[in-house]
Amino acid sequence: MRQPVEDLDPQSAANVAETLQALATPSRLRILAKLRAGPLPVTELAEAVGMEQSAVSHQLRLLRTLGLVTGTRNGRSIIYRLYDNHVAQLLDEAVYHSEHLRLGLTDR
Amino acid sequence: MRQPVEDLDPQSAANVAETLQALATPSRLRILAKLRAGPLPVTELAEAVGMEQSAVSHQLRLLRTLGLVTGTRNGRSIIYRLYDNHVAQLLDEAVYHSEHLRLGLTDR
DNA sequence: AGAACATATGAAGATGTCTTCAATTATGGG
DNA sequence: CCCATAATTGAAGACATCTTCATATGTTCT
Repeated sequence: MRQPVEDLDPQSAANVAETLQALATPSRLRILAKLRAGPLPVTELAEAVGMEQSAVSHQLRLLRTLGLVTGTRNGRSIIYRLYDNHVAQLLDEAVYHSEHLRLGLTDR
Repeated sequence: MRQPVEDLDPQSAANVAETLQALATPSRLRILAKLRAGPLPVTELAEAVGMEQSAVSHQLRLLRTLGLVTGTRNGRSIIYRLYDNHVAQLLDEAVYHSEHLRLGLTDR
């Protein structure tokens, strides 16, 4: 069990919000989900999620800046992967709870 | 331990993104954090987080629509509370992982 | 019913976000 | 060295989001 959030000062709230923002678009969620399954170079990622390569690259920059993913060059390509297990867990938990909340929405 | 996210079709991604969007602004995070500590009427909430009543009300509508909070009228006021424990957990976990990710960011 | 309090709502403006297009940088092979 | 491939970058447009201000709705009390 996690420590309950007692309060959230404006600064912390801003930090958390910034990180969560990274998980708050379909495109980035799909990118992260793919990376959750294993490292991928940008081109393959783009193909896998059905986005333009440039769009993926822009989103990867955001995710990199926020520390959610890392890219390491390998020859011509750059292999992206989730930064660490916290990202994977956060993703799993977000999906899990979202699904449950959505269930609650339908039967009301 | 949670079920790993294997893949995320566009529709599911959109659903999850919509829910996470609700946690992706400082103002809503602070509102939710306050409610995590206990139910509150709008005015007190507004005061507690230092926002205008109208702004809080607008955000509460969003949170209500997404099923994260519920409001029950009690006399003149309407008491808001988190919808269920999934919301509380999601909030806790989001804060927890965000903090850890931010730590990883600084020492690089 | 009228006054006062609590909340919701709508419209509008400022700001932010996402994608696309075009151009640029980086790497490896012939 | 030049070409093809891989990825990044910047600018711009379309669109969404958040707050504010003004107004409306609902509730209680006298």
